[in-house]
Amino acid sequence: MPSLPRAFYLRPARAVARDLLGCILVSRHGGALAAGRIVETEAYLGPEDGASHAAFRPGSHRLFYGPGGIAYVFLNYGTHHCLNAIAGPPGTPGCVLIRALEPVTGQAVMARRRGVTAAARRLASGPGNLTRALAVTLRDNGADLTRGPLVIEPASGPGRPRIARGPRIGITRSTDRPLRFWIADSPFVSR
DNA sequence: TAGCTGATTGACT
DNA sequence: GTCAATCAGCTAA
Repeated sequence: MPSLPRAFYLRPARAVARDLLGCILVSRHGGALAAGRIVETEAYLGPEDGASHAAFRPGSHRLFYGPGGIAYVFLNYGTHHCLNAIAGPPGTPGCVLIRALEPVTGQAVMARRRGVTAAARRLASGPGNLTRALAVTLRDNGADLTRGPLVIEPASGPGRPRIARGPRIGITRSTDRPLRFWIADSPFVSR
């Protein structure tokens, strides 16, 4: 299965966030294969978007303004990593936060990394859980998502999923913008 | 150098 | 529903 082409990411973050739903995120970290279907995303824009790290995390500017298809990983609240895909052509800031996954392959590995025997539906439901299940760390910051140990593959299966849209959650600014997308009938979205 | 903030989670009342 | 854990990178001094 080929990964999504660079061109996929060279579009507005809003469009990338929506089209990423249903795609498969694949991690080969540690020699183990772990993959899941993306069921929840959020779009973050440039400085005009008050919630975007492009506006108040200058250390990340280089990535935000670079070409799409690059991973942006950061640590927040000291304990949790968050995985983003940079979107838009060079010079255009924007990224997509991947919030939740439906485990497809390697559930045993994910469960072991999570330290739980829990049901699959909780393995990657939430940005922090997702990165832990796939062993994504700050080392992946700046990694190429079109080739490497961490890639995203096109959606498989019949038709397009039913997509819901609403305000983003867990943030303290610009909470009124409808930039959060998720698969409407999926039980794997975060709370 | 000290202090602050945050796109979260899980445990507890 | 509330609340602490915990750290990278910025800001102020």
